[in-house]
Formats: sequence, C-alpha cells, structure tokens
Amino acid sequence: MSSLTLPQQIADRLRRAILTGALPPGASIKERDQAAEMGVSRTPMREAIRILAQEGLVTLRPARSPLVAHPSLKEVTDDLAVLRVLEMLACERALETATPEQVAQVTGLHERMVEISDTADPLDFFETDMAFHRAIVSAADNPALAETHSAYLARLWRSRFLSARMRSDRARVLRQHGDIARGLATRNRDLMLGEAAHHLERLEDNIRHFFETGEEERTQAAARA
Amino acid sequence: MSSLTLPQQIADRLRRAILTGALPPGASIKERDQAAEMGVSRTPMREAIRILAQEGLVTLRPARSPLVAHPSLKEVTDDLAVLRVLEMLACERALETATPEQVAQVTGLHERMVEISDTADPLDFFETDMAFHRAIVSAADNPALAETHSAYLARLWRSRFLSARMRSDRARVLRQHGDIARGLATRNRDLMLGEAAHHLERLEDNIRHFFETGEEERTQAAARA
DNA sequence: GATCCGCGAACGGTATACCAAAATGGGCGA
DNA sequence: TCGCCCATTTTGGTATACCGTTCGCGGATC
Repeated sequence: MSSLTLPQQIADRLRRAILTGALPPGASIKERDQAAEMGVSRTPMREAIRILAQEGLVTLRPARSPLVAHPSLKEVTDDLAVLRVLEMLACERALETATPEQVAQVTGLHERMVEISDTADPLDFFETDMAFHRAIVSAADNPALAETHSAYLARLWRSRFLSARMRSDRARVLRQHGDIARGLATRNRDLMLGEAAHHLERLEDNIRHFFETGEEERTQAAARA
Repeated sequence: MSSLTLPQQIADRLRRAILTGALPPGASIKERDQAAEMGVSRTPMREAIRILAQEGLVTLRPARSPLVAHPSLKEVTDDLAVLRVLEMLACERALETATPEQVAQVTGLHERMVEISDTADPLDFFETDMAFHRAIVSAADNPALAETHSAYLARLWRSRFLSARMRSDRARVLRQHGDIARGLATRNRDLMLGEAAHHLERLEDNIRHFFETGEEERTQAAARA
C-alpha cells in the first residue's frame, strides 16, 4: 500500500475537493457523512479534518460541524504578508547554502514550467509553480521554514488558483521565475531578492484585484470547471 | 466545566511536563500509558499529541512511539531564523496599526517585567517575557502571523528558558524591551526595528553559547528545579 | 398569525474494542 | 559462544459504540 498514512491520504482528497471547488467555501463537513462517503471510519477522517484546519482550509467550531474556510481579503492579505517574509528569508538563505543540485532543481522546474505553459491546464501549471517555490525554500536548508512555508502555500492555494485563471499573465510569471532562478544560479543577491519581491507584489495585486471584482461568480465558475 | 476542549487541556499538561523537564527530551510518549495516567481515553490523548507535534515539541515517527523533541543546535537556529523574520514583520506592522490600547498593553507588560525582575523565578519571568512579545505581535493585527509566531515561541520556549537561566542578563533584556516599547509608542521605526533585531541577535548568541558549553548537565539541572 | 416551548433527530466528543506492524527476548542451530 | 530466527508482547492505527449537546421543526398557546 501507499507509504502515506491514511489520514494524510484523506486530507489530500479533501484538500483537492476544496481547492477545486467540489466542496465550496462555507460548506459544512460532517465527519460521519464524509467518512462514509470515502469508505473510511470517523477516526482518520477526524484527524484529516484537523490537518486541513491547521492548514487553514477549514475552520473548526466548538461542538459544530467544521466549515470549509471562506477567507476574507484581509485574511488572505495577512497570509500573504507572512508568506512574503518567509520566501524572502528562504531566498537569502538559499543564496548562501544552495548546492549545485538544488540550483539545478530550481532551474529545471522553471524550464519545465516554460515548456508546459502553452498547453497545461491551470491546475498542472499551478502545481509546477508551487513546486518551483518549494524548491527554492528547500534549498534554504531549513526544515522548519519549509514546513511553515508549505502550510501558507496550501492556505493560499485556492486564492492564487482562482485569481491566476482570470489574469493570464503567465508570461510575466515565467520571466520573473527565470530571473529568480538566474539570480540564484549566479548568486546575484540583488537580482534574486528584487525579483522575488516583485513577484510577490504582483501576486498580491492579482489577488486583490480578483477580490475587488466580485468573488462569487468566479468561485462558481471555477467549481464547474 | 472549563471552556477549553479536553484535548487542549491534555496538551497543556503535557506541554508543561515537557518544558519543565518532567518529560525529558528523547523520552517516548506511549499514548496508552499517558492516557491511563491522566485518566482519559486514547482518542483525546492522541489528538493532544498531534497538537504538540505541530508545535514541534514532540516528533512523530510512523508506527512508533512519539518522542519528546530533542532539537539540535541547527534546528533551534533554524527556528530562530524564522522567528526573527516573523517578529520583524510584526514590528513593522505594529508601527503602522497599533492602537493606543495595544501600545499601553506592551508598555504595561514591560513595566511589569521591570517590577518582578528582582524577585520572580525564571518561569514567571519568562511567561511575562513571552507575553511582551506576543503583545507586539498581536498589535500587528494579523491573526495568521500571531498564530505562527506563537507556535515558534512554544517550539523555542525550552531552549530560551534553559539558556536564559545560565546567563543572567536580565538587565539587557529589560533595556532592549524598554527601547522596543518606546519605539512603538513614539512610532520611531529605526529605534524599534533596530532594537528588535539586536534583541533577537542576543537571544541567538545566548542559545548558541548554551549549546556549546554542553547541554546535558544543564538539562538535568533544569529537570530537578 | 406569530411566538415560544419542547421533543426528536443529528452531530461532534469520548471511550473502547479490534487489528496489524514492529520491537524484543529467548531459544535453537551453527 | 555467537548469531539468527521465530514467537510473544507492545504499540500505534482503525473501526465502532455510546454520550451529551445543539439545532430544527412542529404544535400549542397567547
């Protein structure tokens, strides 16, 4: 069988259901029903829900059904502020400690993103995008940072995903990723940190714009896709 | 009854046991035994252990007993690096958004620390120290940041506690806290950020020094205290 | 007709029983 | 005498049954 624990597998399935919109924000997750639907018992389902709660994808209420999180713009912006300092720290560390293999990993992921940018569906494109950022953080050689960063990525995944499919600025993303990867490879501190900062600013702009132009319709649209 | 859920209460008791040394680093926590000892069932005990695992106080191994975390110097340094950027972010935000009440809260906690610095035992002194930092973060008006910061404080609590009792530089801590509080009150960005950075550097020096002069003996000594 | 009270179903919280994998210790063989 | 292997026991993982609380609905009353 798979090496992942059962709660993790359940969490993965639930996460995907939430992020794709199969479980829309505000929906209640009744552990009994969900467990039955997935053919597992309540205990691992319960644990899976806790995992997602700690990731910020569902909110727990005392003695009530957990709800799929429906973050406000402020909450997302707050998360982004934390993600920003985490990524900047990762970039700084990576500049110092990244091994050639790790640099190659980052560069390779960037090249892969360029390759698939024309054909890939948004979901695959995004998975690669996340992998790129994760590779940089992992090059920083700080497991705690990687873990926390990963949690914030998961928390922001839905917002990023939804906001990115309306603005088709993949070209800019690719250029910035390219600069970041090149900055890392050549240990060009200014280039890497500067572009990383720009990249995050752009992300924040996108998400803010997405929120301001009405979230509801787009959320529904994404759920159908 | 208490408003906190049972798993939280159990987690609190376990946390205290770990931080005071009653459960020394490296000890295994068998959920059956611990549950019996505390007079609860395995289910909430299990959940409590997960809470502490997410805080980094215990490490989970697949299909094995959880262990009380025994972080290496590198792990602690890694945690400190993350804590550093979190606190710096909190300071920046607090400079912008802190309300007069929040400033008063920070200042009040500093004054309280000055008061008790002569008499309080290390544990109480530390609780107040943490409350001071938490108050700054809470003034940043970013719940996600507060939550993550809190987790890192808990993770580092033991190291800070053990390293602080050997170096009696409470005077320096108090001076730096005073400057930080004053910087916040007068919205003096350079003062606040500068002193916060110094404060964290000093903390890192202390902890490094503590690790280098042999951890074992002191760990035992703390356990007896 | 609206409101309030109460009853019942539904849900999360907790306890417990069962299962499978892993560690350990003893015995058997080389 | 040393090492390997198997059985027993210990442990976490999972399923399920029970309990207390909460919320919704229906009826009775004002």
